[in-house]
This record gives sequence, structure tokens and C-alpha cells, in this order.
Amino acid sequence: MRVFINEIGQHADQEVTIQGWLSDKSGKGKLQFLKLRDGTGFIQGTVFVSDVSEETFELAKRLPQECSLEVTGIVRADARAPSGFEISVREIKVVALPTEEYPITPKEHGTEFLLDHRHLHLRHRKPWAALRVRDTIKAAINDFFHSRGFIQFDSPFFMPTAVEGTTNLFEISLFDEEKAYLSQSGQLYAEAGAMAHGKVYTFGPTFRAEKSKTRRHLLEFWMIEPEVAYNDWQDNMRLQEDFVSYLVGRALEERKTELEMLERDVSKLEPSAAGNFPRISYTDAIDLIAKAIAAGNLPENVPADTQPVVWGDDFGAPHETIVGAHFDRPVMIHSYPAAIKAFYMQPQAHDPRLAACNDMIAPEGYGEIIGGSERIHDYDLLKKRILEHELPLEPFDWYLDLRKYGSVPHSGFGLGLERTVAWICGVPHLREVIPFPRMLTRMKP
RNA sequence: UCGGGAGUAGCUCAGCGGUAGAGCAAUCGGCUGUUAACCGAUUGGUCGUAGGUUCGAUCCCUACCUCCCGAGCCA
Repeated sequence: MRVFINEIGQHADQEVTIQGWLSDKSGKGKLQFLKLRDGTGFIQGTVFVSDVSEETFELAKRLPQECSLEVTGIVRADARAPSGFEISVREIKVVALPTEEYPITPKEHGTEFLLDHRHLHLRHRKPWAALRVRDTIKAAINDFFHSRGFIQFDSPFFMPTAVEGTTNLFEISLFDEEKAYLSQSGQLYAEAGAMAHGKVYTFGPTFRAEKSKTRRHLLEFWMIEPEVAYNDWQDNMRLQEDFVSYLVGRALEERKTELEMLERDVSKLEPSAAGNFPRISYTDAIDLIAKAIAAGNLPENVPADTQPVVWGDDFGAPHETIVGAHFDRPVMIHSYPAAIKAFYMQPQAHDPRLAACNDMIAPEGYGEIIGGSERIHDYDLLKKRILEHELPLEPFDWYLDLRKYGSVPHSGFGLGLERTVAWICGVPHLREVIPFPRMLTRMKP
């Protein structure tokens, strides 16, 4: 009977067939250990010389790494096996032998080598585990929003112009003289969607032509952008908190094995699944940063010569790390000066110098995972802000139209999928949590 | 674009002025409980590229190329 490794426990003491690949092997003379994988999991097969024909044992001794094969044997519960079960092999049928030596050995490799062989490295335990966590997060995102009455609303990838200024866009040449840009955000379109459906979210790839070469940046990444009519910026923060804590909870529930394979310390994740995310104003955060610097109480990876923030300046990555390190779960920093934020952000009623906005900073140095705000709903103010930011009016005429016809307060945010998954997986770099990362120095494979 | 670091065997690295080294992988042999097994043997190199200094350069100098980490910007 053909079975999958992830349900092998239901077949104890039965004879089963696994269709898969040999991920590794170690031999002991008259006993061969076959490390098998079939896509659903990993399991060890034991081949004793006394259990099989002479031909089968000779075959087992000579099987090369990453040959594809069908293995038939008895499922045994065994405390010595890493997963609690192993297969006592009776027959082996080779499907295909590698035509060349498999390049990725069980020993350590450098990142460049592994990325050059990304198409093969995907088969190995850590990438396999990380991408399954990613899949669960994606499913959880859709479940969360649908259970709350949102519809998924698709924004276009080709854009006529920039959403927030003109830099950092990939230019595409269309037919003849026509130019277009790859989308860096679906937000403006999501706002149109929110006026039609009330609660919407976009979910797709997004492109940033930023020359950032750090572990927190990709040229192409996936973003989720909910937009809700009649939500103010406080509602917006509550939604973010519910959302992110739900995602963490789902990963903890459904991907225990994978998080273990990634050696993730899940006790550091548990507070985040409980909600109650701290909120701190921009002004108070400046204070917190100044005190941490004065006390010399800086997290690792923060340079010792980091300077305090002057009110009115934006935070650098080290400042965000300092704030994030103060809490055991994501922290929301709100009420930034309007002058350093995007043109569409609503000013606060009691102090128009402040924007009705917030960022969410993940703990453990993973940085900003969310940026969100209430959007300007007043036509005249929005037009004024577009002009103040020296943006052309013409591409925004339809966006301004939304403020002409039944404009309402509304809010939304953008969550970076890879930053969120990298944090939950506890991996050091975003490239670990997307199948084929696209970076400044990486377009292949 | 700027700052720091690195390019030596298929892979991960050591060597740093005097004819190129280890571990792993591969190949052959041994071993009935391995988890990156172990033991023995074999194979494996224009020391990133181009100039320069020197009797002699993988090693020192210059330029360039490639990659890594970070800054700015952001998710």
C-alpha cells in the first residue's frame, strides 16, 4: 500500500510503500540507514543484510544521494528513530539515478553556493520547513480576513506612476514609447475597493527598486494590505494586533514539527500569540531610545555609537531594534510627525503635526513588519498634500475622486509577508522564506 | 552610493615571501544502530582577473570583478 510519510504513524506494523527520494544515507557494513523523504516528511529506512536479498542489500549499499526510489517495508515504532517511526526495508525499486554527483552534501555550505543551487536546496530540511510555515501563514491570512467579512481584492501590478514618490520603482517599457512601473503597493487601489466592499485586502507580490543589501530586504516580496471603510487609526491598530497574534497562533498550532526542524525557540513566540501588543507614541519611543543609549543598554547588532533621535527625525533601523528589544511581543509605535510620513496620512485631530499612523516592530531584531495609517478623506486636504509632496496631480485624479463621492474615514496597513515569516521561523535572512529570492545580486535560479 | 569583510580542491576552510595543506564529498575496502557516523587507501589545484615590486609572490602594492554584512530607504 502506498502511503505518505506524514501519516506513517497510522500504519504501524503494516507493510507500506513510500515513493520518494534518498536524502542521505549512512552505512554500517551489514546495516544500511536510508534517509528517505517523499515531500510530506522525512523518515529513516533500515536495511539489514538478513532481511533482504543479496541483490537488494548490494543495491542499498550503492544508492547515491537524491536518487528517486520506491521503498517497501514494515513500519516500526522505534524510540531510536528521530520521528518515532522507521521503515524496516524489504524491497527497493530505483526510479532514477542521478546522472551526475549531487552537489549539496550533508556538510556545511556557504550562502552563495546554496542560493546558486536553490532549486535543489528546496528539498532539504530547513528550506522545506520554512516554506511550509510560509504556506500556513498564507492560509491563515486568508482565513483571518474571510472570517471577518473581508474580500480579497486584487490590485494591478502595472502602475502608471508611483504611490509614494517616484524613486524606488522598476520601470517597464510597454509597447512603443509607453512606460509603466511595477507596483510597489496596492494601497490606493485597495482604498477604491474599500469604498465598494467596505472591508478588503490585497495579497500579492510587490516590487521595490531599493539598493538595500541587508537581511531585511528583497526586491520582490509579498505584501498584504487590508483597507477598511469607517475604521479610524485606533481600530486599525486593534485589527493589526488581532491579525498578527492570529498568524503566530496558527503557526504554533500547525507547524510544530517544522519550527522544531528550524530550531526555533517557540517560547519566544508564545507571548505574541496572546495579543496585548504594547503601544507607544513616537515621542515616548524617542525617550525610551535616549534612555537605552544613556544606560548603554543596547541589544546586539546595534552599533555602540548609535545617536539618540531628535524629535522630527525618522527612526533608523538601529532605533527600531532598540524599541523592539524592550518587549516580548510586537510593539506598535504610533503618532509619528506627519512631515516624515506619506502624503495620504490623516493628521491627528488634537495635533495636526502628528499623523494618525503606526508601525509594528517585531521582536528579536526582525524590524518593521507593518506600516499603517488612517487615510486623508477630505478632498481639499488630500489635494494640498499631493502638491506639497511635489507629486503630479493627473495620475491621482481617480484617487481624489474617491474623496468627491461619499468620502468616509478609512484606514489600512501593509504587512510584509517575508519579514513576518522570517520572524516566526527565527531564520536570519528573508531569502530563507521565499522559494526563489530576488535581490540586488540574485536573479538566478 | 557609502563603510567594513572575503575570494586557495566539487564543498567548508587553513597557509601569508622560498616548489600547495586539512576535513568533507567522490571512488575502493572494513564495520548490525547511524543521526554532519567511524577506520584505512585512492583521486582531486593556472591560489578571482590584470598589472607591478622582488632572485623568487597564494602571501606585499595598485586597479578592476564578484560575493557577504551593515547604513540610507523601506515591508
